[in-house]
Amino acid sequence: MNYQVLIVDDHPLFRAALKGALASACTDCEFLEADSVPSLFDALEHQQNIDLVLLDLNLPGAHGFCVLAHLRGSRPELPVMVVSATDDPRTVRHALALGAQGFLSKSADAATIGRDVGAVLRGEPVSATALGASLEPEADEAMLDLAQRLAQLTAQQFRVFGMLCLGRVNKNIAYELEITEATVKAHMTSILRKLGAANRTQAVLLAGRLVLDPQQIRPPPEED
Amino acid sequence: MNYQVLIVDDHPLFRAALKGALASACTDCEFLEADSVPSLFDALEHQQNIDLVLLDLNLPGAHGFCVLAHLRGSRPELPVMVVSATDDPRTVRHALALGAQGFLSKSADAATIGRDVGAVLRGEPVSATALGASLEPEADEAMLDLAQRLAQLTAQQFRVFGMLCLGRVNKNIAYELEITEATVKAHMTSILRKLGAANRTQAVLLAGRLVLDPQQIRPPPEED
DNA sequence: GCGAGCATTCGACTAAAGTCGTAGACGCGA
DNA sequence: TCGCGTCTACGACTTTAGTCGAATGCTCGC
Repeated sequence: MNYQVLIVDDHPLFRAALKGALASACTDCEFLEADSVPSLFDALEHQQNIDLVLLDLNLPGAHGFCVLAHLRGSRPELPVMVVSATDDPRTVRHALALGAQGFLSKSADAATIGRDVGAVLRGEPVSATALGASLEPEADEAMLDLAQRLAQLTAQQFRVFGMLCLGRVNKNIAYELEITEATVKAHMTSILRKLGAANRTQAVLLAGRLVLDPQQIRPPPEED
Repeated sequence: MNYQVLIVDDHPLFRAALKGALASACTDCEFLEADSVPSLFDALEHQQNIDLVLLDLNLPGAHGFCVLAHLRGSRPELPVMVVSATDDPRTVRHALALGAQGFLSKSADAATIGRDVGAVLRGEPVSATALGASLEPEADEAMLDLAQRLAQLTAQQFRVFGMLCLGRVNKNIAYELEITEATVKAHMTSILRKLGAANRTQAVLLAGRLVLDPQQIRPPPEED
């Protein structure tokens, strides 16, 4: 068997380190790389046989959970393992609540990383408690609801959404995606509908909940 | 001596409970109440002799830290104690980093609350470590910078900002504040300048940092 | 093949956001 | 009392955002 593993991280050095850590444990793996959310989606579109995504939560754009939520929702058959420098129980729990197949701490040693990735590739289920995550489902309900909405976005819409979460204006987004501003606006209308937001500001506020301290999540804003 | 203490919390029952807890410890205190950010500012404008503000972090609008940052920056001589249901070290540390004079856990007993409030009223300094907060200044630098920007806002501008962080549109804000939409826009222009944001979406993203998990705070977004 | 449904794209139009200049009210120091 | 600065407020104008309808292409099932 031959696995294709997509490594998503903005630091070239870390991508190399991750490949090195996995080289011994996954001799039958082929590694692809992506350094941003757009390149992640490009890879997923052009490469059909990807078996596992290793996703850095701290990608530029700072909405790593949004990316995870969208990936898991739009392509449930594609396993995603979260890689993060911060490995406190809350972060781990959120990642698993959003459907991540595993959690790799950047401070872990190569043997641990290789073992965990190998387990996921073989289809072995992850143990949440083994990762130090005490599940508190009620606190994650709002997140899951939001994740389901995010999953409704198409790939192109999610690219637009990502740049929206960076505070870009439509003209800028259009330039980056090499489409017309009119097209961006059309996507934006659809995004707002799917997320249940009245305007882009509310959409950003909704996205902010996915990176919030869960204990600070408030009931949904009254729409008027 | 006679102290005036302003209790800011949206739950009438809790305000009453807080008054009850303080009644024995602060027999010479007069209590004022506010149930929202606007009423907080109204009280501060019309009452000149307030000696202490007890501020609930979870006020409607969910940007309790923004309120604290603005209060401490715009009126440094006015002591503020933070009241919060969540009392994890990170929350405590943020509150103290933003200049709070103390931290009251909602799960604390009346004797403790009375003792701590009395100490602050007598001008005794708070001990950060006693509150279980290990100070990590480097992680709070971004917050302090943001707090300084927030403090530049005038009272009316901060009211507008608060409603902006709720996702309201200018027309709605104008109606709530009983001013013209043109005036709201003028305030908005000034707010964006002071916060260093290009539009309201970026302003909301900046505000979001004050409620973020500090470990997820990223370098400032590249302005283009 | 062929129509249904969806993603993507865009132009035209309306609504909202943001800028600029201006004016009155207020406090504060010369 | 007279500036001087600041907060607040507003109208006119430009820019940006968002909606609607429509065209293209693509996949999937019949």
